[in-house]
Amino acid sequence: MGRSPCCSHEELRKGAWTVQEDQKLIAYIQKHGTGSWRTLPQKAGLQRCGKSCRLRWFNYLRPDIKRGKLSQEEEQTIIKLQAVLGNRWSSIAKHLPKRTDNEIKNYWNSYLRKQFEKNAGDSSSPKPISSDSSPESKSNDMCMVPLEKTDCHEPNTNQSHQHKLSKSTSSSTHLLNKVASKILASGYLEAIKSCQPVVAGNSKSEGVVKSGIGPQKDNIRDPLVPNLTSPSHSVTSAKLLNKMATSLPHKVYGLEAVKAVFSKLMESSEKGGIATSDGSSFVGSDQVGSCLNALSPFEDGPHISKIIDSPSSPTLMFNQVTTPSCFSEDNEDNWQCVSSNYVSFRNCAASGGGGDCSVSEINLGESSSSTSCFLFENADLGTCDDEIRKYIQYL
DNA sequence: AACTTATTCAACCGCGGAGAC
DNA sequence: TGTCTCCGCGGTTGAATAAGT
Repeated sequence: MGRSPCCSHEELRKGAWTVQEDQKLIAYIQKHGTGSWRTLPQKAGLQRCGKSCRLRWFNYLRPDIKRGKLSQEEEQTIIKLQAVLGNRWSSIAKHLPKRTDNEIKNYWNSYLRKQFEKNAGDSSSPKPISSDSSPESKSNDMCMVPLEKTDCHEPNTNQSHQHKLSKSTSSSTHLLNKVASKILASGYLEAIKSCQPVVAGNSKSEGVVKSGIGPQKDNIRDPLVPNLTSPSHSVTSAKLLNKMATSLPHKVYGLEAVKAVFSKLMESSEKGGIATSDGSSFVGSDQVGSCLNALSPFEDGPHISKIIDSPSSPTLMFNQVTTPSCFSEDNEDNWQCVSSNYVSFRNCAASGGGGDCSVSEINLGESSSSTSCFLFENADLGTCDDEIRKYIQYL
């Protein structure tokens, strides 16, 4: 029944690692890669628990670890992300290339937290999220997207890459489906569908909620299901994905915020959007954009400026985008830099096996006041999760 | 120089989610 | 379906070092 025990607890060394132990571990991982931490110590000739080996490798021995004092930029990133994510050190670490969660955690506990305590009186400073889980933070977790490990944090071995891919595949698909099921269960799929007529600019949404939006509003009522009589209103999963992704970065505010966004989209659709030459339309960039920006947890982070709800390439437009580490040139597994500001997606369709999804391009903009453009085509929630994961992580 | 206190950071511990059986 | 293990995460500890007296 079940698996065999992780490691027998007899004769296992504890405490500080010796140089010899380090060398054994490095040599083994260089030859065989990471994975199967349970059996690794035995194979590597180490009298350590696999857990201890893993920790030693990820926090200390990996070749791609940056040591030394954190820069002011990194410090600001930590402060900002801690305010949004709380003590999710591994998630925060993913935004700081070559830094470990342990290092960030230590830095926070030994230095940054004290700074906060010192500046407690300064109301303009961001406030750290306490580690004790308030009911609010617990409920927010319901919609929290785990930011999984990126290539820039993993040793570059085929084995580990395959391992990671298979794991993240199931988890992100699971996650997205979970969110989708929540929306479905709440009847909000119909609300999403109601965005479809926006493209043609002929929607007639009925019973749209006109209430205020945003997390601070607790008077948001459920948007009523619009009158969808035509089967042509079928929503593509690409659209669904974009709608979900639009809401996910605002997950800290919970499902109510998602509902608010959708209801605002519906409200906007009533007004017809802004027609463009190719037959698509901006979905009320003013209303929706300001709505989404209001929900953004980032004071000066990416804000959504507009949505192009084109049938072939639904698009979210962002401004104030900073290029995240996972889009760096280091990650040539998935990204191909065409220029410093323009990135094309590569091998996207292949990753799903079915070739259903492709993110045709991502434009990271041209300047500091840049816009970023995501183009999803024929997305299938079940098959392109690695790309979705990156996309959501970026958000 | 000796002692005390503060700080840093590697490592341990326990928990929970996900998957294996 | 239930039990068990693996893995990853966040909280905490404690040894080593630095700074202060």
